[in-house]
Amino acid sequence: MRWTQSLIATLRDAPQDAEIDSHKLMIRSGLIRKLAGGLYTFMPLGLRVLHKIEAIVRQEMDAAGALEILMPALQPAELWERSGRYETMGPGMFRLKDRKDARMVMGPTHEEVATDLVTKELASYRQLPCTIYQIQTKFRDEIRPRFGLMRAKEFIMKDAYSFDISSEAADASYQKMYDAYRRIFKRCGLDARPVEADTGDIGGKFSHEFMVLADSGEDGILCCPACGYAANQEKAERRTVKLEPADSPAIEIVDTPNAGTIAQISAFLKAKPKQFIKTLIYLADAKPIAALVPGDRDLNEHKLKRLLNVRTLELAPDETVEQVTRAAIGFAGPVELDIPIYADASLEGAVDRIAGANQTDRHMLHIELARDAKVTQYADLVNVLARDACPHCGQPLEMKRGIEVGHVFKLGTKYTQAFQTTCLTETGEAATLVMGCYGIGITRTLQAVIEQSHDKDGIIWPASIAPYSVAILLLDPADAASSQAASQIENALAEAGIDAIVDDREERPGVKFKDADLIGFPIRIVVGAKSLAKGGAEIKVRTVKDSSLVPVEQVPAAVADLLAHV
RNA sequence: CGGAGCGUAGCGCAGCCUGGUAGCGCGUUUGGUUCGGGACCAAAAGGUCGAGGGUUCAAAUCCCUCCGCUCCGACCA
Repeated sequence: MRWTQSLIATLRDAPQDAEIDSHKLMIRSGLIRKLAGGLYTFMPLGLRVLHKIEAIVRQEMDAAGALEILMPALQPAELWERSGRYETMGPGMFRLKDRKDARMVMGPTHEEVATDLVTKELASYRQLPCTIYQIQTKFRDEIRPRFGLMRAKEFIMKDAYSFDISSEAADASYQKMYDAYRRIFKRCGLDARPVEADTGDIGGKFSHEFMVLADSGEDGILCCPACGYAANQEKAERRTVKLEPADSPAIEIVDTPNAGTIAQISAFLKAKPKQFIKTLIYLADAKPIAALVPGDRDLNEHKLKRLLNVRTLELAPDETVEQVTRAAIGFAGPVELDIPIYADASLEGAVDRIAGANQTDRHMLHIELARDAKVTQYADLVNVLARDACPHCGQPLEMKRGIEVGHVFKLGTKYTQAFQTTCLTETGEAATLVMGCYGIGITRTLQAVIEQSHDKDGIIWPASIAPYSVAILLLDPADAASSQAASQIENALAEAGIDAIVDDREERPGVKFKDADLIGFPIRIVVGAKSLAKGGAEIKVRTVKDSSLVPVEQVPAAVADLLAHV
């Protein structure tokens, strides 16, 4: 391929709306162009990378026994009503009507369509296990698209769905996908580690996310250096230590004018934040409940939502809080509160604590939770932080940031029950199928590779997914001998199955070097009058400083050798 | 939706406070000199100053409304 024929436009400056390195580099190197917020066009170079990632995914999926299909992106709303997600997905789903006024959705994911398909197609245990997958564009009306391809309104996902006759068989299917995912990310040159995760709206009992460690990642990950435990902060369990029994003096109510936040009150009362009981009022399926956490801790809404098993959970609006507590915002407390109260496990047996008095500008001292409040249930409700004890081995945890590139779920029968997906067993009984679902954000993976693999000069592509494995810089395009040598190398590489691009632009060498580094081709071959005079072409690996001079006819062999090692 | 900020040439920016001919760098086109790590000279093209309304003799600049984009939070591959 000739550079002058391939619509490559590199930029010296990044657009001001690009924030993180990978996003800037994708724009600068001309991989993608923005159409609107969260919507991007893949330019020829970017598309080549995308195709290479997809090829790896297909190989590994096929090797794991999954069958590729292609489902419609446009789907009838009725399917989503059957699973109950038409409601729970909320405004995150693009909804529209056709000309007959039938309600449709643009598929954000395909559990419903896949389950419907299998319900109709499979009848016997002999056809199981069955795992289907597709690579397709998904649509999500993200609240806030960001960081280029990281969170887009339209993105490409590989989604797979497994169906099994039993829970044990489903576990085996899950394990197969889990293993395939490890291989896929490894082949893409990514260091992606599996961590325990929250299942969220997809549902199910168990899941792992594949996380790429990066400071720009949107998720917090707790890792135990001692035993290897790793979990998303949404999911990470807290190990709580039982409190020693102690007596608490009688409750005392004190004036705390205008001190509605923990920071203000702790300064005012000269007490540590951990002595406070933070009382948060939530609407769980529109009904008010209270959640109690220590003053120095943040509530984890995912944990609360899982505990309550509700469809919606949101912080109550100010009016509701004032109505429930009969006081201004900031003075809520657990004593004489007439709504269900859920308290963090670390508060079980808490004595001599401080909380709002449910009276404006007043707090209560010496609260003994068991004595003074009606706690409905104690449970793990707070975010785990760095230096907390590992739930498995008790050693201090570390906190890292990660980009979620894949997610595997054990769904159980959530969807197959709703769709009455059954097969006949060996004994002739109808059994509800056990399901798993598995996603890889293809476009996000592409960007995650860049985020994890770049330097000050540009992208450093792993050879497996580079837009071209080799860039041949033709420094003297007007010189017949140079031009001929470049073509000779290009053709020989093509015969060896190695893709290369020839920079045949009438540009000064410096420009070509800069662009080659920016785009990040794994191997660079320089051909010019000067190199030919010295006896051949110069071969250089992107990450290595020095180059080596190789006679033109020996270049393909040398390149093949290098590619095997980068 | 809550909080913060930004919209001026393809990209990066100045001009706005204090109203008066729309500018700079990069990129693009043409000609020339250069030519191994983003060259130089000369000429040129390229603008509804996000949109609408208002104030004014006069608005990129002041006022109002709307739209778009980005960042922090809730959503997620």
